Amino acid sequence: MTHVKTTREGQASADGSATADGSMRSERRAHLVVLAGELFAQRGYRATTVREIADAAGILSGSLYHHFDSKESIGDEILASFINEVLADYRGAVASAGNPRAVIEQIVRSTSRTLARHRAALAMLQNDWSYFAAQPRFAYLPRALREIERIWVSQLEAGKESGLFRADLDSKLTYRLLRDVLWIPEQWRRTRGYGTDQVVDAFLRILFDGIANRA
Amino acid sequence: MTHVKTTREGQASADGSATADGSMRSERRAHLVVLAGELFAQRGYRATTVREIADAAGILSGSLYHHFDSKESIGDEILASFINEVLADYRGAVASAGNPRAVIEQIVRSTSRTLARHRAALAMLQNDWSYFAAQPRFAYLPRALREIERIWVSQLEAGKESGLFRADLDSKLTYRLLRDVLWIPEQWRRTRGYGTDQVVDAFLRILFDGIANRA
Amino acid sequence: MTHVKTTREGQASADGSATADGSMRSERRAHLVVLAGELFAQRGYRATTVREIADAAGILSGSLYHHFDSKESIGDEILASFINEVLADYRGAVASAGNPRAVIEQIVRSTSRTLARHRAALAMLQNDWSYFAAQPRFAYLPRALREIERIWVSQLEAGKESGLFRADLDSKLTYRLLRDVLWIPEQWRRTRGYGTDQVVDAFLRILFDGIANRA
Amino acid sequence: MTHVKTTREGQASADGSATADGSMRSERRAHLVVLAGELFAQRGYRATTVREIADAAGILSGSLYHHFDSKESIGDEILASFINEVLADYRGAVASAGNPRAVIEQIVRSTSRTLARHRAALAMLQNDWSYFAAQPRFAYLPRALREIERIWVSQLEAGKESGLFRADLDSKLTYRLLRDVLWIPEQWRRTRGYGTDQVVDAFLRILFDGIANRA
DNA sequence: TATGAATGAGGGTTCATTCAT
DNA sequence: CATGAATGAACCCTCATTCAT
Repeated sequence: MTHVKTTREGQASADGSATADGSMRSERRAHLVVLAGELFAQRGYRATTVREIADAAGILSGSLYHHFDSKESIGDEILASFINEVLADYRGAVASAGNPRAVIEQIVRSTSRTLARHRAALAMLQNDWSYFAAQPRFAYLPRALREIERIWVSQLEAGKESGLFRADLDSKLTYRLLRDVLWIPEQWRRTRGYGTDQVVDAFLRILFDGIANRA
Repeated sequence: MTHVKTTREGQASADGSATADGSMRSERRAHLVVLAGELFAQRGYRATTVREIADAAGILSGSLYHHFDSKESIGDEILASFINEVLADYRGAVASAGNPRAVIEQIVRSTSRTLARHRAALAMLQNDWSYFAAQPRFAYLPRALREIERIWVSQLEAGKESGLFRADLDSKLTYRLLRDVLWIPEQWRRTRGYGTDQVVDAFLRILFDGIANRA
Repeated sequence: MTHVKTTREGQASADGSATADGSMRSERRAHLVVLAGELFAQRGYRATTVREIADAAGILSGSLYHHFDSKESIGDEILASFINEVLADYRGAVASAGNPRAVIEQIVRSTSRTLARHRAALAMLQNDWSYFAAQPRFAYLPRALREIERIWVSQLEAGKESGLFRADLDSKLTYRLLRDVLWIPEQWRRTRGYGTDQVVDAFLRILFDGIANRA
Repeated sequence: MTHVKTTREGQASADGSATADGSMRSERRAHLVVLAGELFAQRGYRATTVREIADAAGILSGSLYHHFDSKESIGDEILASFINEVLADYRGAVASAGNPRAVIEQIVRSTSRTLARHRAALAMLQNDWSYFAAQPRFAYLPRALREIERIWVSQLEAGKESGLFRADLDSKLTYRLLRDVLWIPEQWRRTRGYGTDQVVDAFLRILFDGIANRA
C-alpha cells in the first residue's frame, strides 16, 4: 500500500486542498484518475465499473486498490478538486470588489474556465447528483452548492438595492433558474414555495427582458 | 404471462399512444406504475430496485413480472406517455398559429403544466438521462429531443426574421442555454462547435438583456 | 425478498428471543442455518465462505441472500439463540434458590445440556471469539459473558460467606480459571467416548473436591 | 531472496531448534518477528494482514518478502520456538523425578513462565487453532499436543496408583478438562491485577483440593 | 395473481505474493 | 534492502429475472 491514498473516512477531502499540494503524487496515480474521470463522464459514475477503469488502464481491477482505497476515493478526488476550484472562483469574484454586475460577470467568466478544465467532474455531477448528494462522504457537495446560492442571492439583492437590477427580481428564484444553465440542474420540484405560474412567468420575463434594469 | 404486458421488443411504445387505449388495463397495474414512478423519481431509475418497487406494493419482486415484462417496461411506460404529451404540447403550440413569441410562450406554458403532471418522468430523465439515451429501447427519447430542438430553433429564427427577436441571436445556442432550465440538461460539452467565450458571452447577454428586441 | 430476514442493523437479535417464536420460519431456511452451523463449527466462521455454505445446500451463493441478509445474519442467528438459552439457564439456576453449591451444580448441568444442543455456536465462539467480540453486531456476546461472570462471582462469594467454599478463594480469579473449561475451550464433542453426564460429574467432582486423594 | 529465509517446504522447523542457531540472523528480522507476533496476538493470525505487519515496521508489504518466504514462515517461527520450549518444560519436569504431584506442579510452574514469554504464540493458538491444526506445515502442533496429553495422563495414572490422587479419577477426561485452563483458553494477561505466581498458586490449589470447604 | 426459491452474471473489494528497478 | 506496481484468486454481496407451485 502506498502512502498516498486518500483517507477513507473522516472529513471529506474537499475541506483541504485536494490536489493543490499533490506535487508528489505519482504520475501513475494521476493518470488513473484522469482515465477514470473520462469513463465517469461518459457513462456516469455509478454505471462505470472498477473493472472498466482497470481495463482502460491495462491492469486488473484489484490493482487499482494499490492506488486508491475505493471507487469512492477516485470520485472524491475528482469532485473535491473541482468543487474547491469553483468555490475559489466564487470567493475570488466576491473579494475582488466591483459592483454586483461585475461580480456576477467575473463569476461566470472564471467558473466557465474552471468547468472547462473539469469536464469529468461536471458530467459526474449531472449524471449522478442524486447519488452523491445522498452520500455522507460527499456531503461537501450540497454544502458547496449552498454557499454558491448564498453568493448569487446576495449579489442579486445588492444589485437590486443599487438600482443595477430590476427591483421586481426574485433573487432566489432567479438563482434557481440560472443555476441549472451554468451548472447542476437541481430538480424543479425542489423549487418549493413557488407556484408553477410564478416560475413560468419569471422565466419568460428573464428570457425576454433579461435581468438588467432598463435605463 | 398476462396479456396486458407491454411488448419487450419492437418499436418503442412511444410511437403509439401508450396509455390512450389503456382503459382495460387493470387498476392494479396502473397503481404499480405510479408507485414505481415515485421511487424512480426519488432515487433514480437505476438506483431503484425491483425489490423496492415490490416492497412498496406489498408484494414480492417476482410477482411484478405478472404485470410487466421487465423493469425497463415500467420505465418505458412512464417515459413514453410523458414524452408523447410533451410532443403534443409542442405540436399544438406550433399549429395554433400565432407569432413566434406567442408560440414560445404557449410552449412554455403548456409544457410546464405537463411537466407538473409527470414529475416522476422528469426526475428520471434528469437522473438517468445518459442511461436511457444509450439504450435502443429508449431511442425515442433523443428522437423527441431533436424534434423539440427543431421547433425551438425554427421559432427563434422566425422571430429574428420578423424583427421580434434580436437579430444577433444565435438560435441553436440560445436553445441549448434554455433547454436545461426547462428540461433535461444535456451536457455543455455536447454543445460542440462553440468556444467557451462564445457561450459565456451569449449567456451574459441573455441574462442581462434578455432576448427580446428593444423597441 | 422474503419477510423473514433478520434485521441488518439495530439492536442485536440477542435481545429478543431469536428463534423462540420462529415457528413460522421456513424449513428451508432452518435447514440452511443448520448446514451453515456445521461448516462454521468445522472450519471456523471466518474461514467458511458463503460459497461453501451454498455448495453444501446445493444452490448458488447468491441464492443464500434470498434467505439471509448477510453471512453475519446467519452467524447472529446461531449465536444469539445459543447465548439466550445459556443466559436463561444461568438465570433459572439463580432463581431456583438453593445454596451456592446447588446453584453452581444446576448451572453446570443445565448449560452442559444447552451446549450439547448448540455445538456449532460453541465451536464458533471458540474459533472466532476475538472476531465476534470486536464487532458491534455481536456486542451482546461480551455483554452476556459479563453477566455470566457476575453470576459466578456472586455465587462463589455467597458460598464463601456461608462457609460452603474455602474462605481463601479468589472468586474472580476462580471464575476465570473455570470459565474456559465450561465454555470457550476445545469442543466437548472431541472428548469422544464419554457421555455428557459423565463429563459433567467428573467436572463437578474436581471443581468441588480437587484431584488429590483425601488422606 | 536472502539466505536467511526459513525453508518453505520440508519438515517443519519445529523438529530442529528453531532459533538456537539464529546468532547470525539479522536483528531487523528478529524485530519483524516480534512486531508480527504482537499483531498476531492482538488480532489473530489470519485476521492480520502482511500489510499491517509491514506498516508497523514502516516498510512496504512487498519488502517483508526479503526476510521471509511467506506469512506462514513468520507464524511458523513464532509457534515452533514456543512449542519447543513448552515441550522442553514438560520433558524436564518428567526427567526431574519427583512424585506425580511434584511433576505436575513443576509442569504448571515452568510452563506458566514459558507462556508469559510467548504471549503472542499463545494468543495465536487460541484464536486460530483450527486453522493451524489443519495445515500440514503446522502438523507439529497437534503432535506436540499429543505428547503433552501422554505426559499428563501418565502422571495422573501414576498418581492414582501411588494413592496420591483419587482412585476414581478418569485420567484422560481430567486432562481434557484441565488442558484449556493452562493453555488454549483466554489470555492470562487479561486477568489483570494478578501476578503469574498468584494465578498459578490458585490454580494448583483448586486442582488438588477443589473449592469446597473441608469440614 | 401471488409465492418462494433459485439463477447467473456481475458488482466492489481484499490480500498474499511476485518482481523489475 | 526497499520500492512501487502489479497479479490473480477469492471474497461477500446485489439484482433483474425465471418458474414450479
